[in-house]
Amino acid sequence: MLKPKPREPKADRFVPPPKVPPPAPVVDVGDAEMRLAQDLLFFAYRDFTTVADTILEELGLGRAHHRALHFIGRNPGITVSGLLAILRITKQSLARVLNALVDQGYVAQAPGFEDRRLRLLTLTEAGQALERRLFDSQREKLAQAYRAAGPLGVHGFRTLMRAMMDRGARDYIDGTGSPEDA
Amino acid sequence: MLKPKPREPKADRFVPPPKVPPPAPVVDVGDAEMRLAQDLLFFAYRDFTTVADTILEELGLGRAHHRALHFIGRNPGITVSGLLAILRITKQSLARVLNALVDQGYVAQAPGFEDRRLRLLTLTEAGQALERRLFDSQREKLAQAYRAAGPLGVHGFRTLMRAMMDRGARDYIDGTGSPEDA
DNA sequence: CGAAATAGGTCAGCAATATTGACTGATTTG
DNA sequence: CAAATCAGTCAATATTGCTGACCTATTTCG
Repeated sequence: MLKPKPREPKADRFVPPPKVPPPAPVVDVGDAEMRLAQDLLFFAYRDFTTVADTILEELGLGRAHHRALHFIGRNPGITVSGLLAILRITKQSLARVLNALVDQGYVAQAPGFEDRRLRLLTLTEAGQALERRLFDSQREKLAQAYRAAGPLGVHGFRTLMRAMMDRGARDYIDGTGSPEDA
Repeated sequence: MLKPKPREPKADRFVPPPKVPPPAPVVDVGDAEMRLAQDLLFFAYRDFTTVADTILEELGLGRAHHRALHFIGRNPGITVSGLLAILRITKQSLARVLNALVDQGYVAQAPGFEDRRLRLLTLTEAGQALERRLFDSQREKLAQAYRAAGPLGVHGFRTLMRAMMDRGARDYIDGTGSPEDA
């Protein structure tokens, strides 16, 4: 990143707005639609994730913890590498979150059966309860969105979202791939 | 947050997995479908946002800068408060990002016409070019997803996403509300 | 068997992005 | 003129991410 070199005095940083009006002249047909999709994705993600924040804050947890809980809940017995691949973060970032969840009794670890190097992660009953509570907070919003879209709409939603993901994640969603490749 | 009190030695933290099999016994019908939606949202957002990262890194910018560029580009003349309401971050967080963008010549500010307290934000030509470049990197992924879903699918996607957003954001999307209330 | 590869944990240090609270200045509004 | 509003800023802090290095336990392979 750039060093925080001291900026010039306020007045000097005032640049007049561009002469050309912002609506760009040469634009493809589908452009506006795609910009809209960006907006939709941003706002839906923003507002969907925020509803669980109250609960998380109560417990001194963050969204990173929620994500881990969610994916362990969805994949009982998932390995650390599997979780790393899904979350796309580093071992160290996950370690903090995972250690907190283990310490607080939400996540249990057990060595793998065949390969004893593996740590198979599962939710404890407390973990399941918490995940459930977090999910319930998002539930109504989701259910109502499903109703608004109808079965056909939901199908379209799924197709579009699937197509936006990387191949590995798509396979994971479909149940034909392992978390490690998501 | 909890203090990072030293954890017990490794062996003691190994808790046996819960007796009850993780697939919960009492679950509503639509539950699985809704869990899936969570996954879809996560992966689509993850993979859609990541494609622009290479360009951003080249320039020493982050995703926060991208978001600001996007929404200024979409709303030429937006005020600082408007941007704050959309991004749902604090003035200080935005200030860093915005100052960087102004310093580097991507964003221009001009005082409001009627109310001269306002700073109307627009993209400079360099800013428009950069935003365009970032958008283009996401374009193919998006176009292909639109094709995969078809017009009906896109419609369902939109309906569902809209329904997931807060009222203010929905109005903003529809063009019937101001950014300030998004 | 022994070497290499793999899964995982940990340490130290750092960077980006967010937070709160308090304060200032310019401008508009009542 | 006083109060409210929009914006900028400072100081301090938290969360979440990163890199690189190094360690242990275990499996795999020549």
